[in-house]
Amino acid sequence: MDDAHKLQHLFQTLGDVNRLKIIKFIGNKEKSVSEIVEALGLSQPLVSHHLRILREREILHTKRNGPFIYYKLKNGKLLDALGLSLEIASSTKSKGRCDPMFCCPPRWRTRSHKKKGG
Amino acid sequence: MDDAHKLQHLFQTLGDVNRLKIIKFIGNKEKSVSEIVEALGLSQPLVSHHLRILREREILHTKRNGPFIYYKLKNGKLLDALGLSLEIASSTKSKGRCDPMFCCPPRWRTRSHKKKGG
DNA sequence: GGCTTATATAAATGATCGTTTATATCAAGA
DNA sequence: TCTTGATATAAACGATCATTTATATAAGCC
Repeated sequence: MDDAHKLQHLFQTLGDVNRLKIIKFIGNKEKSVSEIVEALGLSQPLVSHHLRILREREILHTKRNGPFIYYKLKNGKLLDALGLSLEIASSTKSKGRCDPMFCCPPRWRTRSHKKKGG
Repeated sequence: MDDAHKLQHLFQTLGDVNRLKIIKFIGNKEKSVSEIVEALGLSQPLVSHHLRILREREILHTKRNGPFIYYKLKNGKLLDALGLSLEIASSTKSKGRCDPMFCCPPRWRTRSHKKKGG
């Protein structure tokens, strides 16, 4: 697996709000599933689903304690990476779908580019 | 837009091999569309499609020079973030879809958990 | 104005992914 | 072994997305 594919895999994993919220909530601590469910206001199966993805992709690892399962970040550097990425994400002004520069009314409408009847 | 959504947007943008290859190829330089097409071996419409996304999401910006359009990174920090992210992505051993710990033959098959006829 | 090269857009398609609903496993206690 | 609380899995659905194919715009040259 080359670098680009490794990065793709990581970024696809991180490209979901709920997974990001989970990671942020866990931080450098350990959190049980029910804590996450309550804190984030998501359904328990949904949280379990995302935790499974984060676990399979080795972002988190687990520790069982009685009936509870505690999730923890596997690599503390991830929080640094998120911080740096947030700087970049915040440096963009328009969060919309289209840069104004490319959403202008088409100039060619004012010229004779019509196929027929022009 | 909160931080988590900003990050989601950025990571979704970066969560594609071809876009990552484009970014890596551009690096700190300026590259025209045809240069990218040739270097990456992708179709021209595909490259244009990804460039549009990277442009609309303010990862790249453009400069026209005659018939050529040159693309350039908008924020140099992005390369640093990619470097740090690659460290994290490379620190995971198995790049497969499933952690062995959770792919084991189910224990409950050896016990009497069957609904009927057990 | 036509012709050529460079780049962008649109429609169509197949695949992937997040969420919900329903159900199953797991540990603990009586 | 039954019950209860905690967590995991599965099926189904809708939505999003990457890619291809086909076509349109833009600039430069004659």
